[in-house]
Amino acid sequence: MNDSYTRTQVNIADLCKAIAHPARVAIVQYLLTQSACVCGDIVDELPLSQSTVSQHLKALKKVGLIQGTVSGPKVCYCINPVVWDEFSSMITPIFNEVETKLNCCQ
Amino acid sequence: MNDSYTRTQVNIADLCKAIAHPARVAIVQYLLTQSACVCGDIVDELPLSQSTVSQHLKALKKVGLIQGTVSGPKVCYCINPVVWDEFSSMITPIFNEVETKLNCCQ
DNA sequence: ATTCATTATCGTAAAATTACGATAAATTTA
DNA sequence: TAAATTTATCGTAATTTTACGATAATGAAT
Repeated sequence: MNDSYTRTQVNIADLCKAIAHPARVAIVQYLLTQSACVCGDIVDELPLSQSTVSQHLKALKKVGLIQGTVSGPKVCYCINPVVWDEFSSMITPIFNEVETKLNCCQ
Repeated sequence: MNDSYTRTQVNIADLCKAIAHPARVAIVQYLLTQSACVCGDIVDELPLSQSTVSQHLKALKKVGLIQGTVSGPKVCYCINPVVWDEFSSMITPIFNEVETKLNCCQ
């Protein structure tokens, strides 16, 4: 059907789009500071309403970068290392390739 | 002024947003295959109109990931390794941090 | 059984993104 | 000088994103 772009191109774009908002970067960074799976108080960390934070969490969850587990009335969000590793292995080759490039336009 | 997010959070978000479209990923990958600074024919590589490609190039140039140099009636676009390196040094610590994490929600 | 706390979803408005054709601007070529 | 080539910008429409308050849904505690 949609063979305009490669699967990798679409995957990279989707993952980058998921991180393409300061609030979602902040969420990821916050989750990385938590040794246990403390969640919910993400709302207190951000200058946004509860419903907006919920939307951002949904965007991160949609691509799998984070994971949500219901525990009672609360939901525990955490980083999903598997998808981050996939992301890393798609973007790192680009970083490496770029390093071999000279800045050809002076 | 805007102290809601750190400069790093905003920078990461802006850079990711610039890559958050399959066409722009394709442009970057195409530029990486060119040893010389061949440009312009990027339009032929993509299933998009000339004006749309120009818009995508503008988005990448805006954050500095690529660079455009006028040479006659043509414009030469190329990767800017400096900004890519900055991007790498902001996102790599996150990859590294993630690797130390277990998938706490089973 | 009610109330409280937590989170997702709905409805909605404003802003941004994406795409195109048409056109302008700049330079080369004839 | 005139015509052709290349690229950016303008105008515009459709879609998506972002944000909020209100509300629903779930489970805990009283």
